Amino acid sequence: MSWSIAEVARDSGVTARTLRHYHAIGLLVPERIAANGRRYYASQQLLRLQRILLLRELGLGLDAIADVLARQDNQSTVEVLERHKAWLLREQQRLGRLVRTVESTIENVRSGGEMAPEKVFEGFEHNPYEAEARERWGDAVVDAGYERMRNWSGTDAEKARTGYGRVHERLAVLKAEGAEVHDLSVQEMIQLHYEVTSLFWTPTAEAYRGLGQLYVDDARFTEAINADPTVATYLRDAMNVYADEHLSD
Amino acid sequence: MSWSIAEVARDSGVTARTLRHYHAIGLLVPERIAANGRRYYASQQLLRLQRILLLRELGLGLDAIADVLARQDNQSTVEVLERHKAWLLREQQRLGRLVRTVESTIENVRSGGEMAPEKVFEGFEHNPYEAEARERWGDAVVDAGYERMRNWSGTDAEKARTGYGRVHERLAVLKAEGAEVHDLSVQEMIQLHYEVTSLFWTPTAEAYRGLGQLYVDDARFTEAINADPTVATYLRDAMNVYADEHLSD
DNA sequence: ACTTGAAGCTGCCGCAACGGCAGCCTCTAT
DNA sequence: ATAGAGGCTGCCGTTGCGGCAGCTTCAAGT
Repeated sequence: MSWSIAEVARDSGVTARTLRHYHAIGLLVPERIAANGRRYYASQQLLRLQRILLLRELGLGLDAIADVLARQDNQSTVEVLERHKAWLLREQQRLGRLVRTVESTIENVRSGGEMAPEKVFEGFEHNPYEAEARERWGDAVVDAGYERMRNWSGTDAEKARTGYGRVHERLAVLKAEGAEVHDLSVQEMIQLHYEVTSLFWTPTAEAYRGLGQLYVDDARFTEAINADPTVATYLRDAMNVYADEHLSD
Repeated sequence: MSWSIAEVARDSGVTARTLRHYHAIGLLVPERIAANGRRYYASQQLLRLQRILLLRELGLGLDAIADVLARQDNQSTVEVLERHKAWLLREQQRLGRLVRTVESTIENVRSGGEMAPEKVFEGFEHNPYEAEARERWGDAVVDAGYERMRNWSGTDAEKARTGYGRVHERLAVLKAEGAEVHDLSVQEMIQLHYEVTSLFWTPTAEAYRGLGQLYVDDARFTEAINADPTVATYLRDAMNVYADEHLSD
């Protein structure tokens, strides 16, 4: 008893195209190929196809399926399935993280996507970066920052308004002049940057590095820094050096 | 101020190849292309690249990214992100289902992958299909089946041992003769099949259809039925007719 | 015997997002 | 003048087929 490709297709639910493909890659070779080139499948092939489709439903790739069907012992089949399961779990977790990131991005766009760049560094409260900050460093840090702002002196407020701007301008010049990120002149500006930041909150070494990366990652920060977006990378690298030298983990 | 492709690559962390690709598909066109064909990017492009990379990290496809960047309003950006989030959640759930299926398949292979085909229909207990059955119809049904087996009479046991075999043989003949699945002669055999099955448990219409599909899906069942695997499809179709006509949902 | 429709066949392109060549060109520095 | 670094344009490969085009073959009806 043997079946034509269309019969097998009807019976198994896959298309004839798929069967030809499986033949082409050697996954399911017909029992017999007639002189006119037509494929004929016997019951053996149908059973193999059934196993292929089972494994395919589990999400295995065709080469992994070929692997399982090649070695007949159950032990290695279980191993392949275990590996596959582990992969599925990792993927699932990754998607979960993506969902959370997308959610926080939606929040971000909703609340502050429209904000003008020049307003970026005007403080934390009702600021679109609040969500970002809470996401990155937790509620306690942000709330502590608010508390601190309430106790600012006049010079503190002045420093907060103009401090970052001065840092960015000087850094752009220093970078243009070819200064390395670990040069003293650069690190002095980072020192100022750190002091201004400390008006809001006291970053750990890790958080400070995270802030530097945020400048690079987030277009709104980068735009606010300067006409030259590569200054963000430069700033981040310099902040990393500063964290290495002055902050403890 | 403009940057060469290598500078942009270093600064952004993507490869030059990727930047050329983005140019090729029109996602990120350099500000200027020199007479010698070299690409030069300005700050505007760097900012756009940054947004591209943010969206890419969220798992969006490049065309979706282009879409978001094209329409500048926040409303439609949020819509795209919401759709993307919904997709991520669906994918995550799908992977979760796959994990469970793989787990039950592993169980199945571990416990019964070696079983000889002729032993397939010898009852449920310590049978590799037990896991399958519990997966499909729940513990209550399987446990009730065991209870029922304990009360079998001698003729019941005989019927259980030989009943399925007779059904399969007759069906193969009827199929070869060209009988339709709704023909009386076929449905009489399905009636017997249903009676034998009822020795173990009383399937609802849905469960009976599920059992039919299982014959088609699982190679071990198909092998056990007959040398001709298409009989499984035939049996399933006939069982569906029987369920339609005699069983209520 | 002839025609026609259904089914089969073999390529080849396309998808997503690039990686990795090959082969050639160009710039800068010594 | 030469060398090395960086740039360029194709083109193939990845995964699992779908969807053609263009040709052949088969079974059935007239």
